[in-house]
Amino acid sequence: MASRDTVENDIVETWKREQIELKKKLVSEDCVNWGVSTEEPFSNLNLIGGVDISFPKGDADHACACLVVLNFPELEVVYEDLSMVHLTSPYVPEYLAFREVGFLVDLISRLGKDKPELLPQVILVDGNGMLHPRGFGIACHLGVLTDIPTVGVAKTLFHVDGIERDSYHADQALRSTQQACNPIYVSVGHKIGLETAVSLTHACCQYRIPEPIRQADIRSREYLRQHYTKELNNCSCKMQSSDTDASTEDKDDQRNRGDLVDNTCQTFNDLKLS
DNA sequence: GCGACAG
DNA sequence: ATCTTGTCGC
Repeated sequence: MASRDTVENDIVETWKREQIELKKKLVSEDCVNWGVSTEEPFSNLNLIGGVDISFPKGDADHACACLVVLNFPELEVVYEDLSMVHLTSPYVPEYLAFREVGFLVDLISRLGKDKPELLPQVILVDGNGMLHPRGFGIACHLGVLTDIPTVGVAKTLFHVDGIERDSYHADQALRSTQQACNPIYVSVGHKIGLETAVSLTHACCQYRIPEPIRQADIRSREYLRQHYTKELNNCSCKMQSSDTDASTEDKDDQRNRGDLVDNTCQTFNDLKLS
């Protein structure tokens, strides 16, 4: 009975060693010329990816993983792949990648096999990159495994020792849009510098959540609503107009409209002092 | 001992 | 991650 905790501790110890090992392959600076220093922000950027995983309400073992690729700077979805997956690892803070990253790698491999010409030049990941206790969050993990540049974008701050007092990590709280009061937290994933990661993320923000991640989130949720037919008792004939675009706003963008500006921006200011 | 803790 | 209600605005 008492062995379950012990087993999980052993697994986490294994995971920790693997993070430390994989981190040796991490590259935290720009490796490609994004064409920044010209008049156009990212003149060499054409394809940008986004990944996310959505869960149905009752079931923690199944989820819908989604990869989208958008063109840039139009930010239109040019590729979409959805996949129902079976989760085996639990969610343990600091070890999110061990629960989710495998499915994301699978989606990227499938894209590389089916339409390699659509492989994104950089992928925005829902979760942290180097803003992590060991500097190796899921964005780094995915980047190292796929060798594709990645950026970590978190919606809430992952508390790491030393971040509040001193942002030597040079991670930043970013205000995506003027009307979005809650910041997002951008950190380096792989093969990209922080400055580039931040401006690139900012260039993808039509709402609080950068469009690639936002689209992956919207589409994976929509997929669950349509295909994950759990025995939701009565109302089986509810039709919703599925708006794939501008009418689906970010929750926080809506809620943030008009109130709490001072308080939430306080958080932003606290953390921006890098 | 209790709380905090990306998704 | 997911749930919840109402509210505002186009």
